[in-house]
Amino acid sequence: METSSTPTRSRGRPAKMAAPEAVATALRLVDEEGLDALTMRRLATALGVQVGTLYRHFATKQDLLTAMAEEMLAGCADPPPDQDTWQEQVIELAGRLRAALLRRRDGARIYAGTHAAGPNTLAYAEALVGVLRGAGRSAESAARSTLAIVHFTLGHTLEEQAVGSAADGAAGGLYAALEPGRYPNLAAAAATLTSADYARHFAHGLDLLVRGLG
Amino acid sequence: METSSTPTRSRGRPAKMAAPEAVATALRLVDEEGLDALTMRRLATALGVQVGTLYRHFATKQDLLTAMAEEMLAGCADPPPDQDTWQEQVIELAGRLRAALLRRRDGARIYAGTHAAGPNTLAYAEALVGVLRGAGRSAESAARSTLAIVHFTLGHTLEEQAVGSAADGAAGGLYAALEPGRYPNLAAAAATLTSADYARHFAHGLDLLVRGLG
DNA sequence: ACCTGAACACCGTTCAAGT
DNA sequence: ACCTGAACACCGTTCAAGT
Repeated sequence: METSSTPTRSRGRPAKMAAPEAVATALRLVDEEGLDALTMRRLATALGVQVGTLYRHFATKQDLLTAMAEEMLAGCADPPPDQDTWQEQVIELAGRLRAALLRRRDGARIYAGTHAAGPNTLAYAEALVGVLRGAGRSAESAARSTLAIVHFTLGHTLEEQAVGSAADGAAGGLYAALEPGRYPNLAAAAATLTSADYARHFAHGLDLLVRGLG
Repeated sequence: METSSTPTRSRGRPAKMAAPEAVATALRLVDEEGLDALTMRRLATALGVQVGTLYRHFATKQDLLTAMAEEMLAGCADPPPDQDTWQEQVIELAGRLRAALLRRRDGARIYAGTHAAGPNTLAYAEALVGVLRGAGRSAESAARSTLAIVHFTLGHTLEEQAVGSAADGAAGGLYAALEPGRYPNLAAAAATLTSADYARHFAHGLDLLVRGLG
């Protein structure tokens, strides 16, 4: 996975294209047109290169997406959270992950569709496990809780970005189904369920997890 | 969205293809070959029909996927959970959602990529909100907690199915990064983080959420 | 060593024309 | 009313050949 071996001091033709530049350009294309519009051909055109050239740097499109996912987490782990309590530090780190995914269009979809295991991802997991172990939990408990926090954050952000971009009438579908007397609980909850106040939704879920840890 | 209007008592040619049958066949194809192998052309071939015919029943491939997502949740809401405590009922319902997504190959990816708002999805949300309201929570709190539970379940199951199918060396990547003295917390947590005991991971996250609600 | 050019085997979607 | 046949405008990936 990841990029191919770094070609330091090549003797032949000077490289026309560099992998980090390709990743940055790919992320820019996604920001502008969305993930579905990112194709190897369009990326090649944006880089002023032939399609086949991309395959010297990324064996597959999936590898390109993995490099993009890894890049999105740059700076997520440092500076280390310096809040007074471990609870606040967990909330800080989870918030950074959400922010990193939200920063780019379709960021959560990119991250969920890959298995980044580069230095940014590892440093982030290291920090989160570290905060929990520092709070006195066993390595096993810290590991499981890290997974729970990351999975909640990913699921939440996936939904947040999907609704934000598509506007495909999911809320409309909900309201449409509520005319009769069916779904009384959904009727009572509809205002909250369809509200766009994702920051509060996120804070609520995180609060549940952190209190559960308490 | 969803399927087109039901053609009851059509006067012209008898229909060669029915939407529910198409959804069932599409889910079977995904089970056999994976979501990436599901194309409109292959589905048409499996149904003994031309590609264009599919577009009388589903305006886009996305609509087909939405119908598949909705179908996957059939039976998820009933029978109503009958455990003694609301905590156990929440765990039961979350477990049913996970099981429904796991039942089909790439089920979580299908569900996460769509916005199903059909009767199965609505009945499931109705049940979960109902259990929380029955536990004495406000409609708003019940709504937010439902979102947290569903998003955690989706994020968890997405990861569970992705690792299960691809085996692309995410665990290998983790272990590979641990040789030096870097990532000491990951080194301590690695055995748990890379374990395939997803049922326990899921139970742990759910326990945090439920205790947070307590 | 690195890139070009061209091909292979596909896609989702549309639509005139048939029955 | 419903389906066929054929096309349009693309895809990801591979690989000989050029420089």
